[in-house]
Amino acid sequence: MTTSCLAERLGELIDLSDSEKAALGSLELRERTLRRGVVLLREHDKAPELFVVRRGTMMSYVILPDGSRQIVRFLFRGDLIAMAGLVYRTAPETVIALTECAVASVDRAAVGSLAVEHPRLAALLIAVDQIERVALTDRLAGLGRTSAKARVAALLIEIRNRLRVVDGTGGDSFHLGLTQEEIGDATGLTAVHVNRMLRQLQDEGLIARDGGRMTFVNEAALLRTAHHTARDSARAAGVDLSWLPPAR
Amino acid sequence: MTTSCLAERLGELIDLSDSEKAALGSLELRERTLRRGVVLLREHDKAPELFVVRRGTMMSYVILPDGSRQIVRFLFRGDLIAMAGLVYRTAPETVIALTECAVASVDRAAVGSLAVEHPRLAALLIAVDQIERVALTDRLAGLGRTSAKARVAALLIEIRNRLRVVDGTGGDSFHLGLTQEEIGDATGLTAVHVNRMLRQLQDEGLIARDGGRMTFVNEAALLRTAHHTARDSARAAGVDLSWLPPAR
DNA sequence: CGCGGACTTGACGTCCCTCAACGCCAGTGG
DNA sequence: CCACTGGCGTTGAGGGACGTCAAGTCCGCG
Repeated sequence: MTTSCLAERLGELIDLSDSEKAALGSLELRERTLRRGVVLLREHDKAPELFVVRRGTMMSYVILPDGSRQIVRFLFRGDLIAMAGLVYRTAPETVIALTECAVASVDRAAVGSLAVEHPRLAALLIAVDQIERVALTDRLAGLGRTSAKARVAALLIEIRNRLRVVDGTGGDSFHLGLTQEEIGDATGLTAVHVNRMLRQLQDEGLIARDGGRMTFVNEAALLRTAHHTARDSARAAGVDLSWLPPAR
Repeated sequence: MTTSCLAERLGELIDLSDSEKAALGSLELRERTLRRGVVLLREHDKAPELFVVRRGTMMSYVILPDGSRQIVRFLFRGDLIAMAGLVYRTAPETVIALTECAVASVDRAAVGSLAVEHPRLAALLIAVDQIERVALTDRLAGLGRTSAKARVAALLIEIRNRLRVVDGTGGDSFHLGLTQEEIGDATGLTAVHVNRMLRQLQDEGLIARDGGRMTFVNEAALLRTAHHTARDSARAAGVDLSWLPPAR
């Protein structure tokens, strides 16, 4: 691995200086590999550690008092895990591996020094937070105001788009590593209803399924039923980082 | 106003140095006052400005393709508005005044220089983002997995708690400056059903209503029906900011 | 006095949940 | 080799929570 995952992620937004790359690289400490299903961090754990995803996909969720689960976020290469651990003494979410994964731990104090040594990177972290906040906002609107079918379609699209960035696979076919129950817990539905919605999307010719494999047959229609709004990320024209201070 | 709103907000987390207070104060530029209902920023606006709320309460929302509205966030004194404007060239949300308000605009480039001059403040901004992310997460779980009654109760509690911090009023009675339609748009319900839930909470003796005035009659029961989980904020024991770099 | 906006309440419809049964498949142990 | 098990997916029937539609009240305001 020539550059660190964080450098790779932030490098999608701007060109990093060599010393910035080095600083990000030295943030990532001990690597740890996880098998599918392993819990990296449990809700209410004391003094949670921070991590970066190096390989594989993970998810985070909360459990409500009645035992139901809400999946909050899916995590891919370069994502920071448990940044809330910077602030709270106790983890707000459980984080678990969906596939074979590798994560690197990040030292809290190192984030502080990073802000001193590389102010531009601190500013970039703020920017990344904003991007994620907007994504959370979109999911909030989906849960509050869209139909079951739209939510399922939106989830499929989101996962596909993120996998595409990570894998670099351009195809419309991908391996959705989620059970229908997990899809339900992410979209606020029951597994049974998720099944019906998938079947409906399939019967309408928007998607095709084969085992764990998922194919977008009519992507335009799928985007429409998901009420998808493209938010150009990365180097796209929609992003403006001209306010960043100079690199160090 | 002796200190700036931002300094006040961040000062709830740690003691700021004089030069930090001064730096935050100089971030806040032209003040602007807004009457109830005035739109400060509209979704899809180009090159949105950044603001801080100085006085009053505001909200932000998005409109979905079918015309329905999802209220994303309520904003109070010291909250940063449209931080997403740091990244995106076009505003992701509409921001509107719920009461008479005053806001101060913030220069994008000044945020960049702040990171250079006062790394600890940049790190604090990251911390504040995390606190808000966790709050958004809680709302997400509420929308996905709780009943209408729980959602309405949770909203009442959230608003009361935030007003309490701002007003310093310790009472259990407060002015909820929202129509039932707005409550519905925040909780993913219709105005009609919000009305029924409020009536039910009232009939069960959890709340009392008088005009726009709202009183918590049985707060413990209200917290329970909202599935409320206290996340100690501010200087509470639940927060750990020992990793911050030294002040400047 | 008329008007519009917010609140209230009832009747009815629908979307999604609940419960239940069944099939498929991968283990796993005999 | 087969029986047994548990997890996941699939489908149907029925019910409940919430939405829709409609009517009426109250209140502030021109």
